[in-house]
Amino acid sequence: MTRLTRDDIISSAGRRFATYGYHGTSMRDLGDDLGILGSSIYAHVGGKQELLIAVVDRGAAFFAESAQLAKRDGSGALDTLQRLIAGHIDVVLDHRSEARTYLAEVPFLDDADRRSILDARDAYEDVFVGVIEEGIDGGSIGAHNDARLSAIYVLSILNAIDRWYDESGRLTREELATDMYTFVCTGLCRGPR
Amino acid sequence: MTRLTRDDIISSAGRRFATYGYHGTSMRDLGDDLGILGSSIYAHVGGKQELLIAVVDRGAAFFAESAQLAKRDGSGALDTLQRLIAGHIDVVLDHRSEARTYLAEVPFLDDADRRSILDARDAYEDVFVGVIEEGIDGGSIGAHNDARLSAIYVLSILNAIDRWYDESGRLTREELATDMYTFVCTGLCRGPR
DNA sequence: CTATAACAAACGAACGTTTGTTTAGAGTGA
DNA sequence: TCACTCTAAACAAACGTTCGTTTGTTATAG
Repeated sequence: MTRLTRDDIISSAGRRFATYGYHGTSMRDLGDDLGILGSSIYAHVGGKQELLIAVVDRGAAFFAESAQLAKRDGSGALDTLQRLIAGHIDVVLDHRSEARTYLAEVPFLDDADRRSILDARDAYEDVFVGVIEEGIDGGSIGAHNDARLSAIYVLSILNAIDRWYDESGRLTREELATDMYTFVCTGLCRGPR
Repeated sequence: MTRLTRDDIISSAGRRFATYGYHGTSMRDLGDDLGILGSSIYAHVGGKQELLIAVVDRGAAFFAESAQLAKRDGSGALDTLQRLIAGHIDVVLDHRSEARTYLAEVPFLDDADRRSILDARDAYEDVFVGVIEEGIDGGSIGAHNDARLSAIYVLSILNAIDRWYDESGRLTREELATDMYTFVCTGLCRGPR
């Protein structure tokens, strides 16, 4: 019988929250997953809300890290955008529980915590906006686009992935990233590239 | 003090579910909103789950109706697609509670009810897929596109609207529909039309 | 018209269960 | 010994739901 760490509990909670939602999960459910009593969780964590914050914070950190990487390594607006898309897909699929909880359960935080998460989300969105503005200025992106709206569209597509994508299906993660990037760049009506 | 009807209760429940989620809503909450006791709701409805089904069914019906309208009135693939987009926006904004609950709370239905709702959702998605295939065959949409994936992308953008769009903001609903249609058709990289 | 029966809507109290959380104590490794 | 992890039992509050009863309206028969 190995003892449990705080991280074990946060991971397990993330999985539950992602599947059943925050309100659909009880401390006893979490305990069952871990093989301990629900009350034993209080040896590691202050309470249920604190668990949600921890999971959501993890999710936010993954996205922030991915954005920094794309900005650092990208050469030019479109290349950075492509990296942002691929990185976002990686986060959603590699850290599905945290990402899903981060995307879905923020409304159930109280004001202060929600504010800080929404700020993080805005900062992440701003990276997309910045790259698109850069592309418009440089001519690689059409000037008719509204950078803010376009960023929202791209993020909408990205955030929806975990609701339908099946990693064991016909489409690899790389193919998905390529297809999405093509769609975002050229839309439906014309040929690729 | 006017008496309440079953429809009043479903509408009110929809609003609560949309804001606090199914599990975040108690029968007493619903009663408070309506100015009656939680227990009094059982004079109108069999139980809490039945309320959720009623709300979600309404949402599904709105989307199905919108799709039928677009198919009937649309002339050509791109025109139909434009109508589908505008119609979806109208449903999301005119019936925000039902739409949001329909999109978010389906996992909390039990198997039979969830199955029927997912079928409805698939049928709605198929309308988008069909229109895109029609456009590919007719040449108005590039043959490089995967119809199913493209439909998912478009629906992802549409379904996210209610999470960010503010009707009292700078952007009218019609401008949003136009901008979205342009983005979907031409993407970021080229000029409009 | 009026008396009465029927009805739906709402109340208020209680049910059994589950919730998040607290407390006291036992077991264990450093 | 000490800190940490977990059990076991208990707590008050909130949960969905049921119950018998009261209320106001509507329909009907005299």
